[in-house]
Amino acid sequence: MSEALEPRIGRLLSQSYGVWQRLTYADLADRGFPEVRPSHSPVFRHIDEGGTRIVDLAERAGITKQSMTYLVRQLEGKGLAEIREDPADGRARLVALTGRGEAASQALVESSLALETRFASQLGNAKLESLRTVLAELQGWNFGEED
Amino acid sequence: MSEALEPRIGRLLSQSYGVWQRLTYADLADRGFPEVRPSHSPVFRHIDEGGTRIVDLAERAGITKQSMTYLVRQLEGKGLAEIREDPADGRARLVALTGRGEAASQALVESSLALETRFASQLGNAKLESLRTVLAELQGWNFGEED
DNA sequence: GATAATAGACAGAATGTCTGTCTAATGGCA
DNA sequence: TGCCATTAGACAGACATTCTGTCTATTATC
Repeated sequence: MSEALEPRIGRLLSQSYGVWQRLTYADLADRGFPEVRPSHSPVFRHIDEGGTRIVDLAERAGITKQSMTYLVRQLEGKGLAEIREDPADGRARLVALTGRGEAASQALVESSLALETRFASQLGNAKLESLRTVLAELQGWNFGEED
Repeated sequence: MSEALEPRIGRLLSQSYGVWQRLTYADLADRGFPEVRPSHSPVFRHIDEGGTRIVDLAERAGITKQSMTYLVRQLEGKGLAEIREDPADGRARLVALTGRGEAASQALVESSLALETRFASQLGNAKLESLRTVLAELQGWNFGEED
């Protein structure tokens, strides 16, 4: 019979996610963006160069319009994003990153890559890539949710 | 130079964690415990047979006493835990699972194992174990936090 | 026995998510 | 071309899960 191995995958995922997130955002803070929170990451991830409507950001991130509005307004308040009228649709507004927002987005990518590099150098590239592969398969189990 | 591979580990961890948690607690609901929430899991994980003090549960889970009190009171309200006086310390109370609480704890383990089995049967035992191994190493990067 | 430490309660706040309802603007079509 | 369903977003409010700060009762130390 299959031996029940410890620890449980759920616990490992939860804790690893926590560790990774903490390290990532601590590094991002060190790079000069302490005001960026993990919850903002779907905005940075899904926003387009010329600006993106709230409803599109929300759909890409798999959250409600209201939740995305909340996040975008936070970024606006921190000077990382700005909201413009959409010339093509009077109902819509376009969310775009400011210069500092772009810098934060770039820094977030750098923090992520730095962490992956650190992981690879400590545990080996093979383990990093195997993690990426297996998690990507697991991600495919996601039914009906995005981001 | 190192190629920047997609997708980022952080994103994968976040989404995989979400998928795993959703599947786990959906299965637990199917087993008759829809009232158990992911946030309760540290309580089930750390509680002892004869009862455990809030402060100990909190420390093991790496959250504040107040947060643990909140979780324990929820479980109490759902009839899954009960709070007794600690005969050895007039300040303290002992949190213990009720019969139904024990059943929920057991069912949660079963849900977790069922999910791991499903993962293993679809992707292979080797991938499951490699995931466990790599995540366990990642978990070791956790400085100063428990659970 | 006085004093410091500990367990927990209570109050309040912050974050990030949700549902429900509303207005304004758009787009399709009769 | 004008009506109506759809869409984008705003506003209000709720909920879940964490936190900090303060307080009381009890225990432990000296």
